[in-house]
Amino acid sequence: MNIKGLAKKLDLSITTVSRALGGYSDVSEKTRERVKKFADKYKYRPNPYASTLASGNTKTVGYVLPIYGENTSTLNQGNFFLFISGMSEELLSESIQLQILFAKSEREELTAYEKLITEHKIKNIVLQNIKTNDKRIEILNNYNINFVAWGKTKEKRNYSWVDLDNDNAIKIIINYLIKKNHSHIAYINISEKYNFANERKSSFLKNLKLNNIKFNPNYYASVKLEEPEKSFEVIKKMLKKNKNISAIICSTEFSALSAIKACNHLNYKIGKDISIITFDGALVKDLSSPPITAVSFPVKELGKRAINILLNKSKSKNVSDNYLAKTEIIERGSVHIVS
Amino acid sequence: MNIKGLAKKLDLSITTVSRALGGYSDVSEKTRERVKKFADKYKYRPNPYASTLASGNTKTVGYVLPIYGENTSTLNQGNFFLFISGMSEELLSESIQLQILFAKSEREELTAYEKLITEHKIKNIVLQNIKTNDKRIEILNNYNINFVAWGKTKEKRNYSWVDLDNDNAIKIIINYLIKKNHSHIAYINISEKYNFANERKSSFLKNLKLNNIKFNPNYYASVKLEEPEKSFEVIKKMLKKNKNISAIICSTEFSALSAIKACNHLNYKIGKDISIITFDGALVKDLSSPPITAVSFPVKELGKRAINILLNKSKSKNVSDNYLAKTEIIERGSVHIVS
DNA sequence: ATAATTTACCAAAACGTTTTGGTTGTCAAT
DNA sequence: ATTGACAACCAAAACGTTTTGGTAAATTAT
Repeated sequence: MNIKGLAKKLDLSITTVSRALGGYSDVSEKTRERVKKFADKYKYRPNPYASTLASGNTKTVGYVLPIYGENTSTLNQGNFFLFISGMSEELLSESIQLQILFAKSEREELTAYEKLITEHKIKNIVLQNIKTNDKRIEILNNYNINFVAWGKTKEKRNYSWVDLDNDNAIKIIINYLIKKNHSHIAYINISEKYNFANERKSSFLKNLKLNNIKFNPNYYASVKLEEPEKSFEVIKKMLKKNKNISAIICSTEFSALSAIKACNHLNYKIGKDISIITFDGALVKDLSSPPITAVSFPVKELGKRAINILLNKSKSKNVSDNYLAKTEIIERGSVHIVS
Repeated sequence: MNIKGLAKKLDLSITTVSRALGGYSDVSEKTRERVKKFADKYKYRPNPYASTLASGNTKTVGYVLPIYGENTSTLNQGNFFLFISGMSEELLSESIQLQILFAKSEREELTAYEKLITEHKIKNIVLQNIKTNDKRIEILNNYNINFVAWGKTKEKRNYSWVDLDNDNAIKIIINYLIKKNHSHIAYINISEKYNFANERKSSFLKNLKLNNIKFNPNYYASVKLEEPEKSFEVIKKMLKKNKNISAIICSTEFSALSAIKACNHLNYKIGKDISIITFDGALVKDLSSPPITAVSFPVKELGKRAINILLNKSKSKNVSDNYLAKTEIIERGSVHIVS
């Protein structure tokens, strides 16, 4: 059933049917109701290809998924999945499609965006893994594309984003540890080219200072997002060399699990001899033993808000909205009190 | 740049340009080359909406992602991610899009497929999580949709699929365990409504018999795919009640990790007092401690092959192709020899 | 030399919408 | 009575392709 057939059934013009369903005011409420009824009855679904061709508006949100090497999958899959499922909740209700592109390298990622835009006429994009100085933001702004990013750049630029309040998260963690008398606190981060990692490092340094703890560079390490399997060795080495470390903060679940493994190897009892605290996720929540105390990380909500903001923006322009997610400690017993 | 502009530049008709790029034989090789050159020069990209509208062929593969509850994410995300990245490799080279739909329940999943088909005119679909008697296969066959499934139904039907050789995998595992003198072998499966779980159970029973081991129902449990967090309690209870169990086979990484946790709780040393063996994945490979011996599970390759078969089918119909992935043991030390 | 076939091209129709630029009829204001 | 505004509709153009059904020129067969 197409619009022509529907118009014939209704004894109306194609125009009127289209405008009735489009919600235009030059159709009487009476006929609008009648049209809707018939559309429902005959299961009329506008052909999206015809409609985008005619109007120029895609009902599609583009999402580029970085698949760098074999191992990124391990690292990002949990967050990715939650984020995407958060997005889906909002998209479902508006019956908008999610178009996924893949990128195997950073360079490919940039061309993927250009492809999305030029080739496929997509006008709504969700960005992920924002770098401290992310080129994509300029590109998308130049193309005049409607987008929202999960993550902020270092310099504040004028665009929409959703993000965890990383600064506050670190503050909460450090205050929590200090309350339990920790002062030799290690941090296992991701490479700082990703701005969330950069933010966390800054906040780590800042909050140590605020508590009059001198930063020890040996207590800090960053692992490449692309080589997560290295974190185990890094942590083990760090713990061996620095016997004073009483707590390890981890930026990712992966490093938290690596930290568990390292502690097991060195025969440190987690929650007794040493503490581990991390950003939350399914793995440390359900699977790790012992379960790891974490700050909450509402990834799904971030995905939801991202789409929310994106769609609002595409309706009424000029709104550059943000969402900064709050966080809190979820105690699971992996942090001990230093005596 | 659109086809009209390109045709003008070339001083050719729109038709000829279209047919030149479409590879039709009623265009001389000379002009075809010239057209291609110009298309490249002016970065002409056919508008996909116009082209599908005119031809009726979507350059899009549909994929429905089941997001049942909060926890499925944990369970399936690894395989999902690898599968999707395998698909992407093939799709990238053909510059075909992947359209993802979400389903929050089984019922929604069915309507999602109908949506994909009726609303969006998608003619290529990849199916996942095949049930023993999967309704979707009939539906898609009725709609005359080109599809390929990851997994087989119980009754052999005429459709394309890719799958792991589950029967052989279980055979390999059991023979491997028996060679190490295990005879009290437990199996933690997924609910048998998924046919891969069903196949594995059958094969488990069959191979016990072949080795003259009597099946003990207390040694077998199946956990709902939707409630993976229950596996820990199930395994712990089973081990407590059945002190003779010397080896646990797990159908999923999640249950393998739960088994580790259960063994830790009961103070069984894995690889010494008790053995765990599972189907491989990133978690048990890189993150579990100890790492778990597994049968290989080439999920990425399955994704690749799925798209391969799908696209071949859409070109030259009638080919109902399959791919059955071989597997082998990857020793990591979690299986001990019973003395 | 003529007819038949093949080669290489093209104009116009079609795909199913949205949007533009109307028209007609009704009602209120002058 | 005439004008203006408004409400409710519609025909036709447009979106950018592909496909259909040609034609003219070149080649081959008779």
